[in-house]
Amino acid sequence: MNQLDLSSLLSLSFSATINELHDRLSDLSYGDIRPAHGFMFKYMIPNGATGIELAEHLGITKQAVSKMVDYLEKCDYVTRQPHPTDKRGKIIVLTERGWSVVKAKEKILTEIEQRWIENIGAERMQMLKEDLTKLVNEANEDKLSSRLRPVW
Amino acid sequence: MNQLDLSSLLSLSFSATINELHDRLSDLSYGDIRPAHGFMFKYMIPNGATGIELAEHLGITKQAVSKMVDYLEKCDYVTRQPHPTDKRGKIIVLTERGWSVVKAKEKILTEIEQRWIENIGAERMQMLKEDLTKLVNEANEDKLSSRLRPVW
DNA sequence: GTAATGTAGTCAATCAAGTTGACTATGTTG
DNA sequence: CAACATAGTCAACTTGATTGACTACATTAC
Repeated sequence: MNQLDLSSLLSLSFSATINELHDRLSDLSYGDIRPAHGFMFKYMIPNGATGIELAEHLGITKQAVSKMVDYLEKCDYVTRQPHPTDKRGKIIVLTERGWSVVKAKEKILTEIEQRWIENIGAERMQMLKEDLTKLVNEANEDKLSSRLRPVW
Repeated sequence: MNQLDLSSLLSLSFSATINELHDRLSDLSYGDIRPAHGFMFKYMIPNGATGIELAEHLGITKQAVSKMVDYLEKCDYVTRQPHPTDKRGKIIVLTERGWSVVKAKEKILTEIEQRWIENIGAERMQMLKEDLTKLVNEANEDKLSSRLRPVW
């Protein structure tokens, strides 16, 4: 596990984080949540979002979003409400259960980050986040953004 | 694009890297390569690997590997050869074209890393890689490894 | 104000990449 | 050599995405 290149390091550290997060969400009875859902939830805070907004945000088609929402509605994480001004549209909002999984996610990620801080130190963690932020921002400028599709 | 949490930063910086890599590989007529293929190639260097080895390495079933190899063989990146000692087995090795895409990948990743170094400085890049390595190693110990499934 | 065009969402069919289960041929062990 | 184990493939299925067609409503141009 030595001498990995940068992209492998990013890939592995990301997978490690996501794996731990979802293992622990499963233990809290949120086993029906998958990685892509988290980023969707985040975009729905605090006032919900339309399907098209979510599709653009996630970089997938509106049809795929519609299916995800079907699933999440069935599992009681979100609900579709009529759009206040546009009778064609709907806004998708978090339910109680949706909010609770978001809270749980934040708590777990904070704990993971805390463990990393114990490992590398708070200053290094600060630098790491700064540097990654710079790189992400640079990439966004280059590419006119929109191609970067995150999970959680 | 401010104040992202650590997992989002890792996700986005990883996607940015992979997207750029694959865009540029497409420009070089390697558009038929997808992210998972790269890590497979890396494991086949220098002497090839059996399907089962690749499956364990990638964390997918041997059947899935077999399909990937069908595809990559059709596209002329790899070829199946008889196993020297086990008549049941085959070893999968890179073709000329396979080697050339691996070389191209390394060149592009080096350039991307170089651009990052110009952005954040060589020392910070060194620290970043060290810190990510620590975190990946720690995660591997915790989890008895094997769940971390990389791409490229 | 209505006709033409555009937009939000859903339905259906398809595709890609993975899964499980069954099978053949070969290898290993008692 | 009989019994079991292993490498690889074939087939059927699942999942999460896609494209294309459609309905209902909104916006714009005349």
